Amino acid sequence: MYHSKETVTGPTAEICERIWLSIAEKRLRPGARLKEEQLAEIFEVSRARVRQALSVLESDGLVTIVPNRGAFVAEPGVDEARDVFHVRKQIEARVVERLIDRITDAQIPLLQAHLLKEREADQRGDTSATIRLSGGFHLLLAELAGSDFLFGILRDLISRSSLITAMYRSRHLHNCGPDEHAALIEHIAARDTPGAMQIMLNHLQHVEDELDLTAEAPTTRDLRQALV
Amino acid sequence: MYHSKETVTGPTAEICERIWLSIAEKRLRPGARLKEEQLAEIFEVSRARVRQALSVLESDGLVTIVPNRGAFVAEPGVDEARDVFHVRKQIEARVVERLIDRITDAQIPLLQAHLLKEREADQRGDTSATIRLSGGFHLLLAELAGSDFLFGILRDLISRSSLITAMYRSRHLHNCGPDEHAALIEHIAARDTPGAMQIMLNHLQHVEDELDLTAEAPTTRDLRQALV
DNA sequence: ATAGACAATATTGTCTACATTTTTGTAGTC
DNA sequence: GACTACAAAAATGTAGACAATATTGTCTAT
Repeated sequence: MYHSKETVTGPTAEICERIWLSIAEKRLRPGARLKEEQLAEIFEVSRARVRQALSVLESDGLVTIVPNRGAFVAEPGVDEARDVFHVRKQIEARVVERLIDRITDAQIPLLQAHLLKEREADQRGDTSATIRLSGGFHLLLAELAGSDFLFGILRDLISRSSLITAMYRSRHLHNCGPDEHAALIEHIAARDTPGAMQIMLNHLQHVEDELDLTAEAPTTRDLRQALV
Repeated sequence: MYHSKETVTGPTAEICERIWLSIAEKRLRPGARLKEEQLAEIFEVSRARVRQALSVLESDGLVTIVPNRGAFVAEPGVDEARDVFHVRKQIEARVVERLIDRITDAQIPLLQAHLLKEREADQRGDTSATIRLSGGFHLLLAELAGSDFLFGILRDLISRSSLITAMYRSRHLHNCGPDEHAALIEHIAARDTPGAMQIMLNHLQHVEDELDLTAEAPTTRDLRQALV
């Protein structure tokens, strides 16, 4: 469910995409070192392009860059995870609020069409597409809410949520079930703002509850902090 | 009032700073072209570094980069300006709410100390410092609210607000008067959440009201849109 | 005289080679 | 035997050169 800025385009976006996929599929573990030359060889591109991609991924919170040390897969701690979900609830509540103020009846089918895609991907067992489309639903809400800024914030939040989900999910990824999305659409169509907001908050809480945030922080890079 | 990410450091940050100052002081008008080689010569750095800086400024919404065309000082339209202030009200309301939940009595003096700096800069007529410190006050609130993510959002919002203020302010920049900050601190210290939130909303509304957002959109770069 | 094609110029995009910094390995000395 | 200092290796940071692209100017044919 990686959604890069539309301004990021071409080969750079593809590299971001592939690194993100590796993270989402847990082939790259949090804290893993990302050597530039190694990546350049793997993707058969120049090191300069790898640096660009890493810079983009850093601004999305997916990798951490330490000057003169290199890039690492980000390791969002439990605190950061809770922070992201806390802010997400606040932001998405505002999105729903604003969306219901602005959405026209003619736009409702857009939501239903997206939901259909989610269901199809879910039924044919395409996990990757399911994850992507689940995030896309939330982004579609933000887009229809008509605030470019809220949209940008949510894009960032969803990127980070995805990494957090990949890191902390306890077992089966029942994440972002389409059923809750369907209920949300109904309340939006009925212009039921309090109801829709409550469903959204419950929905996000469910996603958060499926995470194992009681686990100790992942192995940190800072040995000093880890060993003292 | 430019506040770059702490991850942006060294010479790159300095270039961002200088470009931002030129924009804030209206030496660079919205839509102005920023040629890379020209900037490299002016700042006596390599073009690669200029590109880095422009990339950072783009992510802060201060410049627009068009592929194969170059970089331009951003031209936030009236709609975007209203969007930024709308979201800012939402975000800063949440910041105040959360801040009062978390702030300790020992931290109140931090706010007062910052306010003192604002007053000093204001009294000695240091406009540049006044603008910077006004934004810094809002960022300090976000920092003490204890959410890194909210802090990052607000940093971005304030950057854009600054450009918008520079573009649309009607006459005298009575922007972000320290008096309203002082009243806010009092209500925070008294743990008066509704009162503090109301002051914050009024405060932001005052800033917005001083802008001339009735003016037609600034001269656009897109001639087709401008001349048809 | 004007429209279209072509050439020249200017600017951005990309890559490769070099410099700097960090890390790792080794030898020397107390 | 262990600690320090130094040196070699590896990775990142930087800059300059080259290629691709867009724009502007000019010439020719109708």
